[in-house]
Amino acid sequence: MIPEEEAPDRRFQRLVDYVQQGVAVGDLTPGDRLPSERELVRQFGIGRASVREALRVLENVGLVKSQPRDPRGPLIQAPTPEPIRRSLTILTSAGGVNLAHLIQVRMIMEASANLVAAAGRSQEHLLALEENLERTSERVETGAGDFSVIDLEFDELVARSGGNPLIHVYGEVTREAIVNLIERTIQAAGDDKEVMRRTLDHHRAVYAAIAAGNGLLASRLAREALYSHYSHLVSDRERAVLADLVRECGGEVAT
Amino acid sequence: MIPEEEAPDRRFQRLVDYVQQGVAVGDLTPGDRLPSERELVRQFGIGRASVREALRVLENVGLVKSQPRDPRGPLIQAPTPEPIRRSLTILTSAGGVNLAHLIQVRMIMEASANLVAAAGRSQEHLLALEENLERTSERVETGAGDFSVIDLEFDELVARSGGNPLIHVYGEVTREAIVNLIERTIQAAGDDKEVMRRTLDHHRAVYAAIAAGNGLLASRLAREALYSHYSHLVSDRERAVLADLVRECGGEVAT
DNA sequence: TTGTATTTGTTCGTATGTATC
DNA sequence: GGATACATACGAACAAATACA
Repeated sequence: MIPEEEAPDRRFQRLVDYVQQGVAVGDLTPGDRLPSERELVRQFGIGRASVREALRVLENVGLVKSQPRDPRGPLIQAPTPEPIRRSLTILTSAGGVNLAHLIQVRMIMEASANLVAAAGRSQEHLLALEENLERTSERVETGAGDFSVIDLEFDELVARSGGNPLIHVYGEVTREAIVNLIERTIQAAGDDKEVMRRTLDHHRAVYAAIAAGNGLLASRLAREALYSHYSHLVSDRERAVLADLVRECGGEVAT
Repeated sequence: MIPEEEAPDRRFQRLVDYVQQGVAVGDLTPGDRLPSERELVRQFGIGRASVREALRVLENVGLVKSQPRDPRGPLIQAPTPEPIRRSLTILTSAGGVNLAHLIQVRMIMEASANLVAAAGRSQEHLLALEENLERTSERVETGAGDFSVIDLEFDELVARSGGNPLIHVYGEVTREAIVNLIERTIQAAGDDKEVMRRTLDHHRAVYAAIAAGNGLLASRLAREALYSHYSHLVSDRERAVLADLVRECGGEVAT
């Protein structure tokens, strides 16, 4: 009768919980190894099949990695953004998230990344950005193929400079989801020379703002650029929200 | 010798890929059912253990749900942000994220949530917010215990109003992580009557801004409030970044 | 409503290929 | 080269619980 819920506590769940808890508390740290499968069978009093199901789940979440035939047992892994990326891809490809949502989030995250980068910039990070600009400008001249890779790399370097891993991950995942989505609908947005030149100019302006410690400017630049890049791809109603995001930081909305 | 990599293509992967692909293409839609385990054994030419491992993985990413003993087979589920939430939680709890990082992100996400909520508000959402304000004000009077629950609920309702599931999820995870972290260090920040009253005032102001469609104001309010709430918990250097976030949207930094 | 058949959850025995000593 | 230990994988079997006639 009751629209019933909940998992009827399956055996393998105990092992999953044990490992998750252990990692969260710090009892298990990356590099540690779990006992072998047979040993786990003994310790947890469950069958091999259950142990294996638990290991598959843990592997899927990215917490452990069991090498094919390693007598030393499954390896505890350092957490990576990888599972998030996967889930987000599924979510976008199956309808829960559309392009407008992604652009919204990207404008938000990119702007914030620029802002904190300007606040936390170091000589080392600035050099990496300069080096990227160098390569970008080369590609614009020579017109080589993989421009978008360097393009995205710039954003990632900026996000890394801020030192906030969450901003980094959110931004990275969102960027990736967008290019996945766009490249599927609009085939290759980008070998246009004019577009490349504009992108380079934008990157240079952002770099200057960050180097000068002007986070507010860097943040505004990001939103303006993303707006003029993507706003034509969404509906009027959605575009209005994006415009608000630009104005939120005092930016001008190009018509 | 070689530090070898890669998965040696395990059997169950084929089934996992099949379902993922099917859902992505639209071949399988939520509400559909997969064949029974034994049927899958036949169709894919793999053992039942392998089929079950595949089902556990698919269950883990939220694509299917196999009810305990349902002869009709595993159910294809509508994608939810739940797996992202899980992964994010793991990442924040074990991945070098500190309080300052979390506060940064929360200021960013909360402000954005307010902004898009103001843009996409509906009568229904406004009513839910009003109802929450009602309850909040009751609690302030009577001084009942679980004030923080209703407090957080307000933020969540706002995030939901915007209609962007990503902002919703990111915000929720961040909020959750913060209260976990704070309640562990500072025991219960909140039965202070004065704090509760200020919170209520803040919520009312945000509600008014959203109802009026003034997203820029709502966003600024969020950052200012979070700054005055949390800034004393972080170092001077980190506080400077938070202050920049407030100024980014034209806010005043309370000294 | 009761019964029956089917399916899942689980374990066990066994075979195979591959590292390491 | 051989022995050992391990992970991968299959098939058979049981109990419990559900769906459906």
